[in-house]
Amino acid sequence: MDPLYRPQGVEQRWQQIWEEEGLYAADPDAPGDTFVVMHPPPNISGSLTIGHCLQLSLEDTLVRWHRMRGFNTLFQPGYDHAGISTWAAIGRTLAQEGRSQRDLGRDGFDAYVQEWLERYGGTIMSQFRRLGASLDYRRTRFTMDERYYSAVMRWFVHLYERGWIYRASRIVNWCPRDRTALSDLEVEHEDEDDTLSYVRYPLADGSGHVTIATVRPATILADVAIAVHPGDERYRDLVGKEVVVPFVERRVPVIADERVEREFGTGALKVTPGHDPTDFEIGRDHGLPELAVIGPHGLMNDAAGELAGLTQEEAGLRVLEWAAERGLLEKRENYRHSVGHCQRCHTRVEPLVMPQWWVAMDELAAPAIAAVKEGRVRFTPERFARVYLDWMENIRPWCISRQIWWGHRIPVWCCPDGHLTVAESEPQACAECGSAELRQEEDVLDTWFSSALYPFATLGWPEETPELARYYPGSVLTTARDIIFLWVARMIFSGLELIGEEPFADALIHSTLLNPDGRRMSRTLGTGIDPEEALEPYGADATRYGLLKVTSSQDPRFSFGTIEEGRKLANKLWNASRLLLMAGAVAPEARPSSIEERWILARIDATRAELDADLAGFDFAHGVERLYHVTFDDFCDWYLESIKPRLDEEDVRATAFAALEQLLKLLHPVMPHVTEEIWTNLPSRETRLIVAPWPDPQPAFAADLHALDEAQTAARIYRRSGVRIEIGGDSLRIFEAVVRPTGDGQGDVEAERGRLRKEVERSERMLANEKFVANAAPEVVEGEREKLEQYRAELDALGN
RNA sequence: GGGCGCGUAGCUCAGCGGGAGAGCACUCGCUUCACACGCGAGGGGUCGCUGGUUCGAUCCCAGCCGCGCCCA
Repeated sequence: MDPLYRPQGVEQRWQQIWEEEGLYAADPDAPGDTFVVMHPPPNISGSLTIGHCLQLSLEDTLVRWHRMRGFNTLFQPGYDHAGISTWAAIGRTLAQEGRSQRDLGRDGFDAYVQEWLERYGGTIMSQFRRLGASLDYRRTRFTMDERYYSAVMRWFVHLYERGWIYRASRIVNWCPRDRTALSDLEVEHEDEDDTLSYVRYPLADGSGHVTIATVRPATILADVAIAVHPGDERYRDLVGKEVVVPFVERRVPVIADERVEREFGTGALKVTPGHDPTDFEIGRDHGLPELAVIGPHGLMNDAAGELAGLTQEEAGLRVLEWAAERGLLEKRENYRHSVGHCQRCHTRVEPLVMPQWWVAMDELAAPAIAAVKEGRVRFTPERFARVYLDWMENIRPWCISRQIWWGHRIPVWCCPDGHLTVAESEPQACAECGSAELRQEEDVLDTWFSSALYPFATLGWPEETPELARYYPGSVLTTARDIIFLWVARMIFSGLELIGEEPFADALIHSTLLNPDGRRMSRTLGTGIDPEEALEPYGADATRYGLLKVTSSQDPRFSFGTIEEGRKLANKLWNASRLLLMAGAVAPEARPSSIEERWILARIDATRAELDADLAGFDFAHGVERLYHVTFDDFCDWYLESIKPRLDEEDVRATAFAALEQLLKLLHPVMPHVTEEIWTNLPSRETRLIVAPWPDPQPAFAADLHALDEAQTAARIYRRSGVRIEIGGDSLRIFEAVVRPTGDGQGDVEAERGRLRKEVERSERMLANEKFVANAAPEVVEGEREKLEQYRAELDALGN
């Protein structure tokens, strides 16, 4: 064995062996309680970031832990077709060749995307493997697979038949660059500097004017009313009158509506139902027309007359110019406000009225709300349950149609008479008039409409497969905060609606890794960290360790420091094993004959119990810290050092190997490769560590540990000051084995006495405080008394 | 506008009512026969600020000041 553990090569070898030997495979016919983790499918055209590795590390740790505990585990891999994201990425590639998706035609695009996926797909699964993630790769699913596709069709038809899917013309978030509608969740709001223009709208009767404030003067052309708050004294008399819209010189009414913010601008709102979501709602309620002066390209359309073809900015300036010439432009001021952008391409979102397909959410949301309120789905950390509930309780209709060619095409066919036929597969004739002349809806479905089915569509639903029977519902869904609505929520309501059970019991929301500068990691901004930067030099085990170490804090900055710590742990373990193997391999069997041997077995057993509790509570950071401590301090520094003089005894080595074996098991879920590599070097190993049974509780070894405490105290004092305190028996033996004292033991006795006297004084002062003794918890007071006794005893042992 | 989270050693982070902790970095000492990716010792902190509650506050409460995120 090399004195330096080198993960390179070792890790890839084990990844291959585990997979080839079928040890990652889930078998629905095998016994055991099930444990199921559906790894949320990453975008097929992307690659993993170090943040994904964090998620994968904690999932795999849970999976391996359960597998060793005898659970029938399924760790499900897959890809998401990621509609708009892939569409936009391909658009960027094509743009470099001076082409666009539309230039290819629908069939041409299909061919192109297949080729493109072959080129870029597949990197993710190799990254999964490289991290040692024990996914059942044979079961890899893709959201565009034939079976998955038909599940999506079934879901659509199901909702349509329920009356919850409908087509309607409403205001949508439109991305002028990708030329598609977006759902509310695909819009990112960002503050931007803008100009607020105050424009006067003359009253039609010539009795004055109303001033409004707008950041989008171009939309004045589509104004159909002025709205004021019904309780606003300033404008009470104007309600019911008419004003003349500047530039277009159209007469429109002044209406009253409670949605008007009195504090914004002048308190009078120009109402543009065609280009603003709030105005749209107001317009619908007041029966106002919905004029459109901006087209799908984001430019002024023909209805804008002489301004047609201009950008909104140009058109806005023209309108303001017109107003200024007539004394209708009151003022302009700087204004910072929040503006929606397309999540994928960052173009400013354009609110436009157009027909789209929608899902009514109320009835889907109700059981999904109950599931969380009644604790059938638990969030960790708990506070995210409230985030989920806030969103779910205020949910709005979901726009699911996308005007792109990559995704599940909406299963609706239209005949020349305009009848709609909705079916899971292409119908022969119109369901209403029998016409065979059918044309399928052009749009595809929102990506998240399909990935919501992931927890059961991957198992073969709607067919009643053994996998579905065995592995649904699943156990834990792990994801980042920003995916709570996109996935967690939608998986819950779709699972409840289609199967009647929640898709998982736990939603674990992990921290978001920041880059070392404290900024968000983003591939587009180039602030991300490539997992290779950690995996190549440090190895997968160290990377997993380092990532798990920072899982519990809010938004930790990524640091190679914690990964370095993992590498050291792997190396330490490696060398501890080397020591024992070089002393002579014997079959592991706990035959402790000394206090330090019973002590380490008890320590490892206690660590097992604590680690079990950590993992059950998803507290990976503390679990990992515990493993580091027990390995370095307990196992190596104290136990191995104290048995070194007796390593030639076979019983001592048998016990040591037994202890090491337990330790390897505890470490395996976090650091699978190095532990398996060591395990395979141990004598008489029949099974792989990955499927070795998790250690059972060992109450028999919970022995008297006093001698160890005493030896450690003596060591601390001796190492610090060269003073040997008086101890005897096992304490002395262990002390001498570990510390190997060389001095005369005289040292700086006075310094030690001073140190201890200060402790005694502090303790005495506390206990002399009557209020402390009277008010503090009895165990706290008792603990303080014990400490005082301990310090006094140590003072005595110094010969005083 | 509403909500959430975070400010603890130079760095990355634990701790969250009873003497301020870990790892890294730093200083000093060790070519000790598993490991220098090691061993041992040490220095370093008005625990963001100001009040309050308490016998006792890094921890609880209130208000500020910074940083970040989500929703509208």
